[in-house]
Amino acid sequence: MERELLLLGLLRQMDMHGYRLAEFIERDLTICTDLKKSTAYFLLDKMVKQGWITQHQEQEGNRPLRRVYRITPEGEVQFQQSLRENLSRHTSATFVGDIGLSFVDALAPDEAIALLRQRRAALAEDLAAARVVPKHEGAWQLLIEHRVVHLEAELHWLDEVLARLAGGN
Amino acid sequence: MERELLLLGLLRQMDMHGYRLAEFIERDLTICTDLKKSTAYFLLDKMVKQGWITQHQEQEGNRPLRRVYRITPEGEVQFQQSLRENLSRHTSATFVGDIGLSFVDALAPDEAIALLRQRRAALAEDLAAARVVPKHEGAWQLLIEHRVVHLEAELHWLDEVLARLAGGN
DNA sequence: TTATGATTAGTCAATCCTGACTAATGGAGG
DNA sequence: CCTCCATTAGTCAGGATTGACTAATCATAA
Repeated sequence: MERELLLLGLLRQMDMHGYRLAEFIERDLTICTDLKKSTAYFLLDKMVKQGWITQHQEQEGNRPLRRVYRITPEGEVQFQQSLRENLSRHTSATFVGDIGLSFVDALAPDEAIALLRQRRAALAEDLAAARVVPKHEGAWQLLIEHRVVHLEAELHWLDEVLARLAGGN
Repeated sequence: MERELLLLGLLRQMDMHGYRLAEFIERDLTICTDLKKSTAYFLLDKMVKQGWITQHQEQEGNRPLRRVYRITPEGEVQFQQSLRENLSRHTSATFVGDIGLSFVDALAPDEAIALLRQRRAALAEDLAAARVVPKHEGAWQLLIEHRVVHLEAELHWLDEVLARLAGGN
């Protein structure tokens, strides 16, 4: 339900057409989801069928037709429910990078260290980028700080891993 | 490719039948993946078709037939490649819990705090469980420590969020 | 002996997700 | 004024994922 919660929450703030919605999610909401454009359209269609949102055509100048979505009262009920559910539960993140790490013994220590140093560089770059994001208003600021906190913890941990590999297991 | 890497890496350590593989992943590898049993079978079939693994029937006593999988030389090549790829790249985790948090303003502060305290309790419980896991040999120990480090960071951050909400934004 | 329930092993239809595509417009440069 | 290319908006076939199911065996306990 999380993806639907996200779409409902955004539509709750203002009516939006699919493309704008998807673009915003893909560009600015990578912290909490990896929803793609075509998935967004799929979910929006589904929510129309469920009566959580309505859809109407709109045209601006000669630009292509847009499908603009608006949340319904039933959608608002669903939003309230999903929001409470989401806030009260803890869902632990999964770390795909740990899959490789769990087989690190398959490689010579030197090569493993070299590869993990590349990972470290990429991580450090992400962290630098996250630190530079300008202050936002309200709850969005929390997400930005969350990202920084998380990336810092990752960096420290990865350094610890590297130190341990360098020191022979 | 990460799910395939995981399956190849496990089969590389020993031949295994689908059920055992899936059970192990679902019980012990929640840190790095959320692969389900039926998905495991799907991927194993696909890898058989690709020639990365072979499959043969086996029967123990009167127990139902098992499909036992074994990695091939081509599978080993694929494993080596995916492993290097995985170790060298950084893939940031996504936090579904942040979706709700981004709409926390939709609720009265008191209710938001109450809900997030439930989340905190669940998180603290997960952390306590992670701390209690006995020491493992080799790289698996790294994953356990990663989980603890991550959950600790989450707990601190959530306390900070709660403090800020309690103090009026 | 014979319910009862837990464990083992795998299947499948329904749903979800996405990469690659179409197709139109606006603007910059020649 | 014409070509080229980035941007906007959305579509779709095909692959990925899973919840709910079957069906056999084993344990155990009445």
